[in-house]
Formats: sequence, C-alpha cells, structure tokens
Amino acid sequence: MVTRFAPSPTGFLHIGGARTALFNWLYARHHGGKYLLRIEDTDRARSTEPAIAAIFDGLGWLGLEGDDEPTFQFARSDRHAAVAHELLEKGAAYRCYLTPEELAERRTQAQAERRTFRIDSEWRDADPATWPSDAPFVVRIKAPREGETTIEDEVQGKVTVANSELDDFVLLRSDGTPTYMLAVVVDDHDMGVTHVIRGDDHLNNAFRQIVILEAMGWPVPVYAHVPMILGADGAKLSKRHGAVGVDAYRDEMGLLPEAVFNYLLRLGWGHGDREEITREEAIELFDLSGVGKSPSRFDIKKLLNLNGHYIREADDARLASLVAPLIGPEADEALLTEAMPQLKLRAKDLHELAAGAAFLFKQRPLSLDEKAAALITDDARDLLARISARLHRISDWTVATLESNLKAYAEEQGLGLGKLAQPMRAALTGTTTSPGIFDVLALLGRDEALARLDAQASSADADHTA
RNA sequence: GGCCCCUUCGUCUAGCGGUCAGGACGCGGCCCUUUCACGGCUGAAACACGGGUUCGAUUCCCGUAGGGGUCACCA
Repeated sequence: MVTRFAPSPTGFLHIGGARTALFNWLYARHHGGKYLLRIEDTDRARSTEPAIAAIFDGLGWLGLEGDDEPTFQFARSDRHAAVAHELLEKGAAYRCYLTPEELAERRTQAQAERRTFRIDSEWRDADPATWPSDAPFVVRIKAPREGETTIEDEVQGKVTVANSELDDFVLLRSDGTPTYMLAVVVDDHDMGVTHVIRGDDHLNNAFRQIVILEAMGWPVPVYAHVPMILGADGAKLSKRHGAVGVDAYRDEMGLLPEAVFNYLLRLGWGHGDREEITREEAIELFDLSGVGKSPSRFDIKKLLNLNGHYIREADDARLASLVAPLIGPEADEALLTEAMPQLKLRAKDLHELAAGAAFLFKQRPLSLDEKAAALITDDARDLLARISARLHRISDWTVATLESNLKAYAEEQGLGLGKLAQPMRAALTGTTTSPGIFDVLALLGRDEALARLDAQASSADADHTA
C-alpha cells in the first residue's frame, strides 16, 4: 500500500498539513507500506522556492520525510495533458468554448433567479467535427448526470452524493495547462497511491476525482478524509489564531518535535486512555478507525504541557545544545548539560529553559530583579557575610557537603532553611526562583558562588546610602 | 442559499443498549518542600434539544438547533 502527502507550496508547512502528513506516514509505517511526498506546484503564481524549502524543513523536523524522492506536479504537466487528450478521444471529455465572461454572466443570472447554478455547456454534446479550431477552449469532463456516487470513506463512513450535483469541471485550462483535479488523479494513479488520507475539505473533491478515475478505467483508491483542525474559538485555523506554521512552533515557541508529534497525533485521534505516545508506539497503535469524525480545536495549553513532559524526558546534552544559542555566546554547553537535570524540571518550552539557565552565565556584579533586591536587607547582608565566612572554610564543594553544613548552621541559629536560602538565592542568581540552593552553589562553583555571596554581603543598600 | 459532514466535562478524548459516564490538559484544595517547579492525593466540571425504537438509550432511527466543509480556467 502507498500513501502520500501532497502540499501546495504557497507558504510554510501548515500545522493542519503536518497532521495530515503524520497520519499518512503513520498509516504507511503501520502497514509496512510506502509514504510519498508530492509538491503540488501547478499554481505558478503562488508556488515559491522558499515555500518548498519551508515544507521540507518542517517535515524533516518532525521526521516525516518521504520514502522516495518527492514528485513535483508541475513537471508532469505533459502527462496530465496527455490524459486529458485521451479522455477527449474517448468522448469522456469535450472542448468547451464558453468564455469566463459568459460563465460569470450565467452565474449571476442564476443567482438573480435564486437558482442553483450548474454548468450546463451546450458544447457537451456538440459534434467534435463542429469544434472551432481558432477559438480558445477549455477541456471539460463529461460528468454523469443520473444516479449517485457513494464512497466508503475510512473515517467518514459511507457518503453518497447525487451525480446531478457534479459539474462538468475543467480538466485543461484554455492555455492548455492541467487543473488540480486532473493532476491529482493522474499523479495518484501513476504514483501507485492506494490510500488517500487528507483533510475533509477535500471530501467533495473525491466525487469529482472518481469521475475521472472511472472514465480512465483506473481503480478508485481507499479514501480517508480526516476532520480539520480549528482554532480555540472553533473557527477555521488561520493566521488570526497566531502560529499556524510548524516553524513557529519550533522557533518562536521553543517546542520539541516529539511534543508536536504527540500532540498532533492525539488531536482527532485517540486510543483508550493513552496520552503520552512515542513514535514507535504510535506506529504500532495508529489506525484510521481511531480517527474521530468531528473537527477538533487546537489547545496550546495541552501542547505546552506535553512539551514540558518531553523536555523532562529529553537528553541533557541535546537540550543544552538547543538552549545555548538562545542564551548567547557566553553560554557553556558543558555547564548547561550539568545543570540540565535541575533546569528541565522547571520549563515548558526552550525559552523558559534558557531563562532559567541564565543565572549560570551572569557577570558580576549581578543585577537583581525587584523581588530579589527586596530580600537583600541589612539583616540579610549580615547573614550572607556569616554564611560566606563559613562556606569559605569548605573545600569539599559538593551538594552533599554544602547541604549538611548549611542545614547544621540553620539549626544552630534557630532559623528555618528558607531564611537562609532566599537571601542566598537572591545573591547567587539575582532572582527568587531557581533550582535548589545547594545545586546552585555547586553548579556555580566555589569561587563564583563565594564571590557572588560576598558581593551582596558588602553591597550598599540604595535606600540607606541615598 | 444548494450539497456533504459533525455534536460526551471549557478543551482533547474513552464509551461501541444496562457504567457511580473513564482518562488527559486547564481550574480549585491538600501533601511533599529552601523558592519555583516536578511528583502524589483530591474536588468541581459533559452525554445540544425534541420525538421515536426498546424492558432499558450517551449508544440505534428521524427531526430541530448549533458548528464545520464545499460550491473557480486555486489547490
């Protein structure tokens, strides 16, 4: 069996497209088939190189690249046109000399009479011998007018449409170029596609495509039209909802591909109570029967939660290499990796992770944020001086030693550990939230930690010196 | 408007005639705790509405309402 993902390169890889690609990829993997890519670039005005690159980039990031070299639809125009001519010879299609203007006129006329407009070309049954040779024409398919067509859709179930609903749609434009409807059918056939899994905005197209398929005597593929992804407000997902390109999820939101993969999988598809699902498990579990029929809304909170989960699961060195560029040239990947087990507990995305790691690379004197500054009172300075003096005597600068020493000191002084920890945290990180204070001391190293402590112990209180 | 599809907590979903209608995110409370997190426990929260069919409907059928899609010489 063969599946395919066929985006048109008019922008970035849309998040909805990414899910369609995911389902196709999963279905092929699950059944040991092939998953192919086709770039539908027949719209020359809107297709761009950067868009093609962005799509491959997005698919690559998610690990959804095709099993063979991608097909470029525009390059196959001659083949598409040849099929149209074959249909013409068979009498299954005809030259229609109606101009766009005439069509538009009939359309508005029908509208004025509150009639449903359907193309009813007088050229449909014209004798080919009467076809003008000098006037422009389009090639239209002769769609059946009687009876009905039903498809057994893997997710939508049995769907039936009266053939009278179908127009004699265009196969070849007046400039001789093929339309999408023709190109898709020919390419799917030539590529050996057996399963067409796509957004349900194409459900109506399936009936038109079957007309071509039957005229050519080609087999009808298995269809699976999956519901679309809607914005949080229930409207069609668009730029208005913020990020719709997968590149934004990576670059702007700082998400991990495995989180997006998992989220997209669970959006519109379920398998019992399973929530966190790896690639391997997904391949094993995925099935079209688990795809729901109703459109689902995009929930960024849940995506973020999943991302937090995958950050915690991720390899420390990998996270360090992803976060270092977000911090700046001063970032040290080795130190980041060492701190990562602590840092990754506290972040839902890479930007939060970078922010949480920033204290490691700050230059002295540290600038304290408002809450941290408020903690450095005269009493606190005094306390920090005493703690520093005590820590100066420790040479075994490890979490265990630091912890037992400081806890003993807190007890001696009859203070809760928090009374020591918060001023220290302020002095050490410039903020009021951070990993555990002993980890912070250890991560910073003896010299840097003591220097930061001393700097605050001897600092002047702006309020008092003013 | 015509045609097609859809409808379980706010959201994603489980359910496939008889369940205290389950899980997850989010939200509230409690616990853990040096901060923030993580983690654990716990609470509130749903079968759109109206008719049928049936001993019995969230589940099957038909309407209504609401939502989505589609009606190009765009893909």
